[in-house]
Amino acid sequence: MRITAKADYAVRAAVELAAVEKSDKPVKGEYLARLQGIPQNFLENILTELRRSGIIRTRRGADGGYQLARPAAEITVADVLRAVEGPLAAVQGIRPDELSYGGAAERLPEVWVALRASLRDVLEHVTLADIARGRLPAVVKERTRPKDAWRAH
Amino acid sequence: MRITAKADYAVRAAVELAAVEKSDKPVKGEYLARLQGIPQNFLENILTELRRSGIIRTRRGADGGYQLARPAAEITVADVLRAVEGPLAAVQGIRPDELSYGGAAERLPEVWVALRASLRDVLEHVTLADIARGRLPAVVKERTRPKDAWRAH
DNA sequence: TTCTTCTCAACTAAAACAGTCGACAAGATA
DNA sequence: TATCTTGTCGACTGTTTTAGTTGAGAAGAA
Repeated sequence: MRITAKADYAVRAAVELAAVEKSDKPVKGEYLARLQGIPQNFLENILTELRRSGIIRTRRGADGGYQLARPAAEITVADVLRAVEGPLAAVQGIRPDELSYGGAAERLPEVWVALRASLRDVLEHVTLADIARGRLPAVVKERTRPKDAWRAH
Repeated sequence: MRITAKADYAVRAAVELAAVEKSDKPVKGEYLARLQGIPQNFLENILTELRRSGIIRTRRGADGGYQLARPAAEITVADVLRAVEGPLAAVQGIRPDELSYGGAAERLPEVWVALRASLRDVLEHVTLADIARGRLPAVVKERTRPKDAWRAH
């Protein structure tokens, strides 16, 4: 259940792009990397994957750089994560909807499917614009309200 | 966002133990491994970790084997996962409550905390007894009801 | 043409994953 | 006590994933 450096970097870079959405000028890789403290080469690899998934647009040459391909309010965190990591949840690399167990564990896949649904509940409802603007949706507020949510687990 | 073979095996074995809870006779590693189709040596390593975490009890010698240390209805899937994998959610190995970002991503940690809370919502409410008996709690039913929950993502 | 910036494939070191193996410890039984 | 059974523990191994780096090249702008 870990979020990799790559996934984390992808979201952070995308959020920075969301923050300058209106400016319409592409942002350079070097600047993005510096803003979030991410190794530049690694970040550019990641950004290329985001482009291939249609999340960002790029331009080369002087005045080149990266920008979002769609409005930041229409790109969710789930979109970004899927672009760089594939399916949100998998058991040994298999999607939870296509596995089956015998014996007493027969109903276990339902638990994994519920788990994935829980992830989607959050990740598909938070947009890049939400994070950049600092206005997080209700689904996040509700879940972070219990002070317990902030204690170690 | 993947569930490893180890985590999956741990839960499946624990559920099998829950299924024979009343019999009070320890179950042999070899039998457990055969029931769920898990490599025996690997499984016994995992079961030893579960014992060290106080989730199961073991006995050696003829008539030895494994059994739950507490009632199955009091052991959640989260307990088992934490025993073999550590914290439920982490970003680059760091717990979401103790990370901080600069720039536009400043509010991102809240999203990760909400994500973890979502996982806990499911995993801390499903017990081994629930799965073994085939009576899953409301939190699972609600989330698996939308037919959409079962489609690939 | 030259300067800038993204692109792409290849490469690498280290860690995590998914096991296997063998010697040993501890109970049960004869 | 000897022996059989079964769990315990540490070390070992092969593969995949993670987290990058590097370098040659393509595409624009000036």
